Amino acid sequence: MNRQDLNPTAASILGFLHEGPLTGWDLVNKTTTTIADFWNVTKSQVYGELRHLAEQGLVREGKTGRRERRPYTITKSGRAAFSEWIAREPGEKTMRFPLALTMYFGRHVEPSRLAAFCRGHRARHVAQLETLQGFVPVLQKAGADHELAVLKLGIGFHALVVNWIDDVLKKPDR
Amino acid sequence: MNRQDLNPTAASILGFLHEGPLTGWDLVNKTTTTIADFWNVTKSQVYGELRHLAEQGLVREGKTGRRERRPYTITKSGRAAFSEWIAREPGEKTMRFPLALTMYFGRHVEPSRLAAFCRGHRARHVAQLETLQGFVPVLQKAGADHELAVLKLGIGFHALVVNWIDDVLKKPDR
DNA sequence: TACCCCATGTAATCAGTTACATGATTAT
DNA sequence: ATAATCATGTAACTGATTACATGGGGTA
Repeated sequence: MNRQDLNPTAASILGFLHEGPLTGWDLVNKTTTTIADFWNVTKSQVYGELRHLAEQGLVREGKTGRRERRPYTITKSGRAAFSEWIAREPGEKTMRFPLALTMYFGRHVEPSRLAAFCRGHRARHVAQLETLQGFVPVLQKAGADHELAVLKLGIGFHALVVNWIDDVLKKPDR
Repeated sequence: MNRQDLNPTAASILGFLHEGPLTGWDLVNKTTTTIADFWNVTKSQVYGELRHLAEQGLVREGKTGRRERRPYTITKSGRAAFSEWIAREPGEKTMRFPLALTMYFGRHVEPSRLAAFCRGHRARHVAQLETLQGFVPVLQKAGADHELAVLKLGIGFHALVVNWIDDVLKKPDR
């Protein structure tokens, strides 16, 4: 199988499977509770990729447990493919931030409405900020340096947005 | 036409056309020099959307100028559709940042290689930071408050990443 | 006259979202 | 019993990238 065609989503699945067998459901949860700020997946994608990875022999489907749980285990060639993938230069970021778009064209929106959008977003970013901050001591105690680094970037991002919104809301037009 | 189906990419095109007629080429350039950090488009998308918007009567195709330039003008119903779109709650951000993924699984990469990836990214973020900073006085003089706000968010983002990388690189493993 | 940048567009493919459809287990 | 949550999966669609293909106009 050609390792070149490992896409980042497949790679993230293989990465998580290094810690032990996981089901599609587990993988979605793992992703949303760890790297969701920088990489998001849907269950459709995950189940599809798992099937695909199994066909390529990079993962092996385990026995169905309770509640139809179908755990997947990474194989030796899965580890090899992952090693190759992660040694390659990571690509550039792409971000889609609709609030920034709305802000850019903000002169076409009622100021009070724009401010309301900002406050709504602010609340969600504050909530995420607090959630992430709760994990800092956990990862510190675990000595999970790399995960901690990513966590800190997430915290930094949410803090940036919160401060930015506060700044925007300071302006005379509410 | 149903305004509900205005997607953010189409909306951004209509937004830019408020300033005057622009070609597909112009629109791609406008996007990449203003909101690229928070919204990216490809020319395929832009030319496709322009055709689509023209079919819906939201833009009007102008006469071909030199070099096959085909400028598009926003119509009255285009303005109306844009107004409706921008008054709607903006959706949540999605970010895909492969460097964060590589960092998260960083224990599987040679530390010196990971550091090299970081340095490469750092250089590009510094460059973008400097470019954006150059626009601050321009937008300030123009009194373009909303555009300036987005610019500042971009500056904040690149600064965040640069500082984050510096922090990561401080660790003993290069 | 040759090269580079401007400029438009299509085709093929890949990635990602949403809606639909189903069923098991646990907690109340 | 019943509701909530766990769990898997498919189908249809929409969005986005990449490669291909073409040609005009300016400048060295």
